[in-house]
Amino acid sequence: RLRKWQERIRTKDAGERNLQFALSEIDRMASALGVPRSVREVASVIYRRALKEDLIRGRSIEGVATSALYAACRKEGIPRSLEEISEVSRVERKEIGRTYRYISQELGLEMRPVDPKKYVPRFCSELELSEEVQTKANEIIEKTAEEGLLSGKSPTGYAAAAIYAASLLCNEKKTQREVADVAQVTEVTIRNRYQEQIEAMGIHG
Amino acid sequence: MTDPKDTINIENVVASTGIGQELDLQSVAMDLEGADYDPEQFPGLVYRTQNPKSAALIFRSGKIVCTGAKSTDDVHESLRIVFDKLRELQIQVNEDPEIVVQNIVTSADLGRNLNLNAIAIGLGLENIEYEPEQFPGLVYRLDDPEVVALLFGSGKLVITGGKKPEDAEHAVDKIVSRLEDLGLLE
DNA sequence: GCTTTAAAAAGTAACGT
DNA sequence: ACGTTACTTTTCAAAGC
Repeated sequence: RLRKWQERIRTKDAGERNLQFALSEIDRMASALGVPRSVREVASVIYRRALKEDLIRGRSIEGVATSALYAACRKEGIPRSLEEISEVSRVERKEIGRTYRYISQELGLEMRPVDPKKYVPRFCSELELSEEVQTKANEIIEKTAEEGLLSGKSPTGYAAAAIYAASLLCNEKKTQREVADVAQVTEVTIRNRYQEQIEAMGIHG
Repeated sequence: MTDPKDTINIENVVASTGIGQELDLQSVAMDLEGADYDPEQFPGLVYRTQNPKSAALIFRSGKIVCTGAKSTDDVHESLRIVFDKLRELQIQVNEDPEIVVQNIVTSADLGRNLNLNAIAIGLGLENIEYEPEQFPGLVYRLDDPEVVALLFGSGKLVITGGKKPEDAEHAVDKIVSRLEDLGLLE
């Protein structure tokens, strides 16, 4: 009987240590990404829900913690791409993506697809582009997405192309390489999205 | 006004069967030309047929999986070839082993572009998976028929998980009427 | 859960030229 | 800036780790 007691305490301690580890990891990654405290709190809530629903079985604590943070960033409207998230996590991108899809489905998070416009302020600020460029980029995204051009395309590549196009239109040109680097997409992707967007906008570039 | 059903094309059929006899895969690998067998990597022996094109996974238990065929007739033809090859190696193979189709992969075309964002909301976020950062297709699981559909911005789609060709037809019908009801087609 | 096999869809990426 | 190859998703069986 005493052994059972000790086992329970041991299990409880282990569980609390795991939770503490997960929360400290979320904190560490959130700091590295520079996201506000509110996002860490949302991530913590998602992680605790996943724990309560026993979704961590067969998965790593780090994977679920990272996915919770990825989901929290999106829910709070300041998304980080899987590429960016994986840079501060020791879990690889593919695993973060599949774990995110799993907890999102199981917890019924009902996540909406990421709006490319959500990336515009951060990417533009990293590129030191003006408010005018941001407004233009948002306009391009808004109009072309309405025409169905966004379907199936990655939000970061879409935003990157619109920012590149806007920088040209506002005479604040950034090269495809510069924009590609901050958005972490290839120049090929920017080129392809850019061509479609300016055509849909009826611009001559 | 092409009926999307008329654009359905079977791309792959997966089936399982068995010869009713245990096999020594090591010796089959030696005698069967073109056989790939690496038990450290995978317990099955891989044998590819050219006409029709398919790949057969042959196991120690005598069970066989055939995949890559473009129709159920091709599956039967491919497996007939595999059975005959084994008989040439003096291996006893049942008369007409039962062949069970396990999965049919189909492609189709709705004929117009799709706004996947609107469809995701329309079908209900809880009923779909759409993560364009990870994959360009929207994943839609149907209950009846029990299949999974991948919808793309081009209007093309993939239906998989069905066991009979009609499953894909029913699935396309349901998807079309669902999208029409939502006003998301055209 | 993983390993292998096949196939389509469309997007993205990483090679080489 | 091309072209090619290859990876992402879904489905399914098999036997073994």
